[in-house]
Amino acid sequence: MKAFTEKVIKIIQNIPSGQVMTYGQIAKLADSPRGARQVVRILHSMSEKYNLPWYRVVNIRGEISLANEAFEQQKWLLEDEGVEFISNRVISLKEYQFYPDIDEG
DNA sequence: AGCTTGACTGTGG
DNA sequence: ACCACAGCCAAGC
Repeated sequence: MKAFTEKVIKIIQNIPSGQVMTYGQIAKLADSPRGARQVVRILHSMSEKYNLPWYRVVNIRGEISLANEAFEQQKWLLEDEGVEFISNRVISLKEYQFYPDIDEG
């Protein structure tokens, strides 16, 4: 079993509507504190396959890390779920960051 | 085995 | 706040 990949997928699937997590946070919860870039890789390779809510993942600054059309799509999707933007590409992590239970098992 | 791709993150100026 | 650099890890070829 690919513990890391499986955990990352489950964690992302567990992010509720209107909430977000950061790449590094997801990596850390999947037992790879420096694995933010692997989370990126998984989003690329698995988001379609596993129907992941990829748009609920932002960087540590609360910014959308995508460009152009993908950025706009992510922004639309988040706004649809009630997330308000502080500026063009920034949201408040204090308000919207999700902290899952460790006990979910 | 080495190189490339990835939407990152922390540190220092 | 902004930019540049270094460190990080996994998958595909």
